[in-house]
Amino acid sequence: MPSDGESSPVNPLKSEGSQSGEGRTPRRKGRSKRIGIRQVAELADVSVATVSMVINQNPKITRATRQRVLRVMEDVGYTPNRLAQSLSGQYTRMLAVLLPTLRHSVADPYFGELLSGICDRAAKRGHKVLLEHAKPEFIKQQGHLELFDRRFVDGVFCVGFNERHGFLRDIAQAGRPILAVNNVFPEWDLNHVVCDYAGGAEQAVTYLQQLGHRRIGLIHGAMEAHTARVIRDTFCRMQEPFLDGEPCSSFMVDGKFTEEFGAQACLELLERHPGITAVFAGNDKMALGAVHAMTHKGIRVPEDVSVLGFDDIQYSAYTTPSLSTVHTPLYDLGVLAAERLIEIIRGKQDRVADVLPTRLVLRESTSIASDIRQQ
Amino acid sequence: MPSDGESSPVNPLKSEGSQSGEGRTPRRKGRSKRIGIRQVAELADVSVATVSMVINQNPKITRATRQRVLRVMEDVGYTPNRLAQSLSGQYTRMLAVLLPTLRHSVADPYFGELLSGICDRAAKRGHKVLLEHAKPEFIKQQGHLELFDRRFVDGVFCVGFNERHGFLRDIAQAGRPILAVNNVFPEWDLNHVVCDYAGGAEQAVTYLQQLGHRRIGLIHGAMEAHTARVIRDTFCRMQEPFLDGEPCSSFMVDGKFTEEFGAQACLELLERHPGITAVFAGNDKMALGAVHAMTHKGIRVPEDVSVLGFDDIQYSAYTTPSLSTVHTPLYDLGVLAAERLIEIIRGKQDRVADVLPTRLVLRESTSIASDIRQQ
DNA sequence: ATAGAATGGTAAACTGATTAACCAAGATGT
DNA sequence: ACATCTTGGTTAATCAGTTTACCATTCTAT
Repeated sequence: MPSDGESSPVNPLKSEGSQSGEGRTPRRKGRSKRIGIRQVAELADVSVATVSMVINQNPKITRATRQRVLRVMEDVGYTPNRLAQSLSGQYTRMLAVLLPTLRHSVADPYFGELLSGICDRAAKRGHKVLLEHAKPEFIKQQGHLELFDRRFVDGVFCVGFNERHGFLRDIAQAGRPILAVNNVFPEWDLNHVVCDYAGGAEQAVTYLQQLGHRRIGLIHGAMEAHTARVIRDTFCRMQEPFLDGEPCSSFMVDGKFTEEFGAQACLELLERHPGITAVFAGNDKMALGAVHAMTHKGIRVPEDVSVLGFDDIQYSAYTTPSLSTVHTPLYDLGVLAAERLIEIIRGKQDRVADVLPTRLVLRESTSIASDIRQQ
Repeated sequence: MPSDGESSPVNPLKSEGSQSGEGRTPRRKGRSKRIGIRQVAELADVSVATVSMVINQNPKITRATRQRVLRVMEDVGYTPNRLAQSLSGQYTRMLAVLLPTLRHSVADPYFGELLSGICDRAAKRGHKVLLEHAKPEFIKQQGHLELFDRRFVDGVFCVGFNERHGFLRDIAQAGRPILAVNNVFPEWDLNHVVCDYAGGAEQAVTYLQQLGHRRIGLIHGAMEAHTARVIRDTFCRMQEPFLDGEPCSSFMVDGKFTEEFGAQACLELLERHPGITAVFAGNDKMALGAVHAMTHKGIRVPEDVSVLGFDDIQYSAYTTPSLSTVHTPLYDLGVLAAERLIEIIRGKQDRVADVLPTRLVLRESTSIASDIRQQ
């Protein structure tokens, strides 16, 4: 941004113009100024350094002195100002969760579970969690680096991004603590924690094959996502033996992770291969879209076509039919992510790459292959 | 908490014990210390006060000087440290969203939509958003007040609470900016923004009545929630004329806002009143639970019984059958909430009580009453 | 008995901004 | 021509903590 410098509202709150008269006296309700560390020091008859050391549990201070100071702190209801603490200290004890710009990303139960886990554990470790949407403007204004430069946070989680989001590399290259959650970036080797998508996909396809399904369609998520690629590769590897040389790719359609495109993808698959007896989807939303589409076409699930999802979001148990799916322990993944990011920040880890196991959850949307069922 | 003072880890990060030797030299990667306002001042040949005034767009500074300072700031890539800004300034420009302790509250699409709206608008106004779960320990340790006392935030949104959560009053009584979102607290008159539940319920019941339904069941949410009470009251008022003196209450069952209890409640209703031709639920999750339960019992929706939900969560369009429901503009409500809370903080508002209109969304789960249909 | 090391604490220099009080120089009023 | 405003900026105090030297004691060890 060369040009004139007339813009650049670094501190937008102040751009309010003059406030119209009306004798503003923003004094606190307590008569004297807020109670600070110096007041405590004075009351306890020690120096502020001592109080500070008590706050930080520095072993240098005697039990007796510590008690006396704690007593005063409790009496006057003192609580250290975290802005001052962070300003001089090394850490802010804040973490940010970076989410992609999808209009309603937070509304997605997928993110929700993750977020719950992250928040709970972060709180337990004394950290606060900031939510940030990585909109284009945000990135353009270097918002992601500002998060660190202006000392908002000590580290960030990134959830739901892919290799096209180059700005993540900026953070890593700046040497800032960053942890990808449920995403892998082989090219930049970012720290990450993920669910075992390969294992889940393997279990899923094995299960369908055991039910007698041979012609299985895959509705995969957007190919930019590493997890989507893993599911696709696993699917292909396992189905190849059953396809008599037909290209595996013709059994796969992109569902872009949404109900809507999942529905479309499903219809596309059925048109290409009317003999398909099972559909495996890369997430539950696409699976539900597929069920919806087929039901509307008069195709019964699972009697005519079985459907198997991935993720096990909350709703999957309450749809009609309820959805068989691969459970990804997203809450636990969030917990683990928080734990690991904090370790990275404290310098106790420098390469994180953990994998959490997934498991099959069988419900009503899958059954024995329709073409081999004796009726 | 009288007792001994041996606990009280006010700053848990430090409780790490000594760090094992290994010459720690935590200098930044740039050779000199991080660039601050003084460096900028020196380079621009002005005082720090001037730089500060440029940052804050104080009109006192000449265009020429401003430009010169901005130039330097850009050249050296200066960005003000927000901890220092907040420490001396009056605001932190942070807001917290307080959520109830429900294990997966964030995972609920209801909260998700709201959160999206809040975050987007807050970011646009230069505020960051903190997420906080109001667990029992959190409250017990006065975490909600600490949020202000330790200067974490300027104000809080509270989402999904009810009058049993007395701690909300603490915040209000401490004179701290607080805004209830989609909840009303008549007794404590907290600031709030809500969707028009009464209006929505009225439209819903009117619609069902117009379809010929007379015996309608209500699955309402937990009675602690004001919105649930509003729906119930509206429902009763409108149904009374059609009940021939039967008590309205026998047509209502608590579904506790979840799929599971919604399903149970629905079965309970059908048992009490086999003649019911429509079920109205206080939220979509309960409605979906009801659909699920009935489908399992072989009761067709909407051919035998119509189902109408409330909220219009994303999934409702993709269930089988898709759900007719009352749309609550949760995203917009979030946006409005952010706008209002910031106004409260700046002192431009002191009583907020806004209502956003709701509207009926007709899909597949409702049809003309089965007992009057000519077939 | 006494040098040397622990022990327990303090004073003062940071952290990086905001802001109230003040001041010099040029514009204005009489 | 002289006192009085404005303008545009500066100086220094302040926000509320942390941390590094440094200083008295008291405790060991010789």
